[in-house]
Amino acid sequence: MTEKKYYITTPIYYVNGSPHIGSALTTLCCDTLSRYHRMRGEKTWFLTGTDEQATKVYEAAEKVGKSPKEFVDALAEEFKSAWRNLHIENDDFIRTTEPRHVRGVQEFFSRLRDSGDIYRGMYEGWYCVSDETFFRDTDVQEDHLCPNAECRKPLRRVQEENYFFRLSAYAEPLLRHIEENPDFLQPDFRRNEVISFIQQGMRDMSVTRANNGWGIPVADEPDKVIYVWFDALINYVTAAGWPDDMARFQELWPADTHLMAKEIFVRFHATLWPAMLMALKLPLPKQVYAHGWWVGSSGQKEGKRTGGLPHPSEFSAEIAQLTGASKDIAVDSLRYLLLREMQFHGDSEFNYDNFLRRYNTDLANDLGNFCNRTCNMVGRYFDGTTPDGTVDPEISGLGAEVLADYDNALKEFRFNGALEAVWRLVSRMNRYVEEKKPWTLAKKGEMAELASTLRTCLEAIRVMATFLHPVMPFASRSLLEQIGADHIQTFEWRDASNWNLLNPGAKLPEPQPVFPRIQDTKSDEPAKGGSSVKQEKKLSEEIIKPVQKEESPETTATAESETITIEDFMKIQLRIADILAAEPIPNATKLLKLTVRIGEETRTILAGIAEMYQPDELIGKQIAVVANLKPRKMKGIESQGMLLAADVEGQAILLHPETKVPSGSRVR
RNA sequence: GGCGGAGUAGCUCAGUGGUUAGAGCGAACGGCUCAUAAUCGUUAGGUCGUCGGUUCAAGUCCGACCUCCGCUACCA
Repeated sequence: MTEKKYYITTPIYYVNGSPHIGSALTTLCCDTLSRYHRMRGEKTWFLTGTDEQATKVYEAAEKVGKSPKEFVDALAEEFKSAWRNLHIENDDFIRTTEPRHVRGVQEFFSRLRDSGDIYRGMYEGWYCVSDETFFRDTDVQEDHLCPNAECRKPLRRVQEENYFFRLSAYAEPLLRHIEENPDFLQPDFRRNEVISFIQQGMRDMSVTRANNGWGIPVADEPDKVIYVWFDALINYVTAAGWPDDMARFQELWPADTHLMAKEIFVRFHATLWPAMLMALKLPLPKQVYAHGWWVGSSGQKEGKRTGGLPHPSEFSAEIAQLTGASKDIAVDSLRYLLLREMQFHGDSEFNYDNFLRRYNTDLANDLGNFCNRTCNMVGRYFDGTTPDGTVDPEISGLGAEVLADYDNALKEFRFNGALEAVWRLVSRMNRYVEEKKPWTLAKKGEMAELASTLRTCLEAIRVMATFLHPVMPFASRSLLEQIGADHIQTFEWRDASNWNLLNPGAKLPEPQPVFPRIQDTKSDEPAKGGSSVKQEKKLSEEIIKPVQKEESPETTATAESETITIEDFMKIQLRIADILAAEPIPNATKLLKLTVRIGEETRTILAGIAEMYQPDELIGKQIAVVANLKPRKMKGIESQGMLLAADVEGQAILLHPETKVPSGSRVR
């Protein structure tokens, strides 16, 4: 029992299609950490799974004409195979439809109901089916659409008796725990967000819903199902054996790391979940860690979070195609690129070209080519057998520094920092070869020096492979094969500080590039070798769809060179209007509500100019408006026209007549 | 509205109050030949968001402002 164990989890993923790059990132980070800890001799347990009890599942299954069970079975399989394809090696995969979970959730619920932490109450208000969330009257506008900006679906008015979890009672204990355990919530700035969230007051939470045929029923009240988030979080303990296999549970719990993306940190993993555990008097997880998102290239601010990002399987397939590398090498390369390019704690911009460039520079040119040139020289000067000799102490010394930096970086989940450290060794080794000039040593017949030099290079490749194994489990094996180190069966962290592991005389295979280069795409030979060039261009445009170009005034003018007739233009009734009143619109940052007079007529016009103009300064001004535009409702108010303004980098500049003119004057 | 973060080279980012502000990539030039148009070297390129203050000394500390971002609220 004194054996150190490391229990790490991803969130369970909502089954709505194959995994996108975000869930792949979380899972990849966990996999890398899990492999790293295992290499260090710890007993690791890496859990992931699927969240299958949401009401939405029922509706989605209906839509495709499947039973919910068939539907989730298929999707769970899709997740499992996607993870296999990403070289993810999880120890357990929990589905919330499994008996071990369902039973555990019901037990969890019953115990809290017995203890009074879950109590009966009447709920009346608005409910969003899609988000499975209740909203207070004050949260809802008169349009009765979901306040969640990314949802905006119609709400249902519901009145039902529900159970509530006494979340409010745990605000103080939670704050105390957070304060006493600074490492509990990470990173720091997100912990602070949690603290202010709790301090603003946490309300008790409705944790049941009416049973509509899907979800985990309350044990003795089958007309109610348990709220999907309440159910989902419990997977971390049911997968560990709670409540039936307490021996196993004692061994695994508390989890060492819950890792997840930032959007489910504050409200769920950093508050609700610990409160639930406190209520049940179970130990809290040691660490809850949130990472940022991959976001599309700039210009894409709202809406689509993952819309423009490639699916991991597509991207690795493209790498394989561009390089000619095997699928396994391509997948490992993607793993490297994702972890190297990511700023773990914040958001990172996903830039396709940067990814490809880094593949070439880091993997093909620096690491791959170093391995290849070393093996070629061993082939040429030592007939392809591992030479004996003394490893240069300067190089092994650098290896020790890299090891320390790597360990420190991973402690803080800075994957990019760990990899950067490894590449210090990689570039040192390329320089080392240049300094030692093995080809000159060979000509001069200085074979002892030559042997030591190449042995140093070979050991360095082995150490690099060890460092890289958590990130590139397959490619690290390929590196070992290249240097004829097949006798090393398993990767162990202690081998990273041992610089004398290769067997002299061991035979190397014929050298093969481990990371084939992406052919130069910049050479402008459109006819020749065009396939890869075209291929890459196509990828940039198709995989990263939202290439939202900022349209400058000139490009707009020239791009829209299509002409219209005078009749077309005359269809638009442009008129001069007097602004009678202007006021801001609640809950809107850009919109102003203008009351204008066009001749004898008074109208309401909404305009997105609040960031540029104060209401006061507009009153009395004359503006040009489109008078015969179809009315449109925004924020529950009908806008009866559109004003004209110059668009300067997204900012509206109003047009005014040069001198005062009669209201309603035609503009042409 | 409140709290927090960020703004440094063409790009991505480092930078404990202390010489001429750094790295990688990209660019230009040169060397080498073991290697995957590879690699090694050199060079160019920055009024460190703006203004003011503290200090012998400010990218770094303080204040104000601008821009972007995150969390959160209020809002019939």
